[in-house]
Amino acid sequence: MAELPVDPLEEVVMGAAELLRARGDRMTAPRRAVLTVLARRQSHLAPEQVVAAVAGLDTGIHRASVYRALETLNDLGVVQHVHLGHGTTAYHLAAEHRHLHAACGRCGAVVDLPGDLLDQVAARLESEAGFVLDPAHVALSGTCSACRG
Amino acid sequence: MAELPVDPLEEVVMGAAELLRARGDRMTAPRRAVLTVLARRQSHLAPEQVVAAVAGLDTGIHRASVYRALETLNDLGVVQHVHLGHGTTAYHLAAEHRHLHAACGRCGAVVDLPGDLLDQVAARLESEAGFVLDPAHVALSGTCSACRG
DNA sequence: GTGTTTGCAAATGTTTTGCAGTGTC
DNA sequence: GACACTGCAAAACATTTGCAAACAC
Repeated sequence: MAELPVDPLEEVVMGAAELLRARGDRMTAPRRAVLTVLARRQSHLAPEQVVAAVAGLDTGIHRASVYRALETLNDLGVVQHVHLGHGTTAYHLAAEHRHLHAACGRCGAVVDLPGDLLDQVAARLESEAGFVLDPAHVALSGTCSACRG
Repeated sequence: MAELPVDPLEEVVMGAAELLRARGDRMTAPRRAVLTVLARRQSHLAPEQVVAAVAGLDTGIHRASVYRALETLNDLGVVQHVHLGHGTTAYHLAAEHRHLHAACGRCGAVVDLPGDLLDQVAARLESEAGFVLDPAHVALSGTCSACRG
């Protein structure tokens, strides 16, 4: 098939490169590899999972560089992280990020939820406590339908 | 003042002891110390904070025993833990636990919220996704009023 | 060429585990 | 007196850091 339309990964990488250069930073192999991994797997990945996937892509990239790349790309806004409870953190591309998350405490499954689920709660929190909610930054916790016997 | 009414800590310890014995387990010095610490400070404490507070109470109690006590008492239902995001977990007595939490990503402050804040969301989650929410198990994330310059 | 970023290795910090001795019931 | 639980020390684990070499711009 002829591929005139832009490769989505290519687009992400080029966008990130531009943002990086605008800050005087650079697009490098580790950063490209992290973006590649996150673009391929649509799901949320723990840092160690990213490390493993990157290793399968380019043996030369060090663990520490993956951590540093995740942090840089997160600061840049290209990547976002979610706290899943139980101490684990997961990363994904910010572009995919128009939904909220719930994590099952029993099986660990992550359920995607409509992005507006907490809108009313956020409004109430802001007016009553002056607290500005970032609803996508933590996953709600509970038990998924499959795990309720 | 004469203290005929029961000491609240005493009550917690005795209740826990009973639950422990009912399982064939025992009330021990580390477990009593952890309950004492959590009963005194009303707030949510990270494991290492509990370790530190316990050390100030009884030098002989080992770090590992505090971790084990927290887990046991959590299984028992006497103590509960909340995930505050950013990898940190906090413990408190289950009895104090009729409220939800929000953590400020900037300063780390934990704000207590009304216990019914997520009731509508929980209902919607259950009917639409079959997901049973445990609203107190994770803290909502955002920015507190003091940190919004 | 300049200055950021990397790979490495070691440090860090928290939590877990195996085991022999201790103490609760 | 049994057996759960402890203290200890070491292991496991994830993440961070200092530094000289490498490479993006």
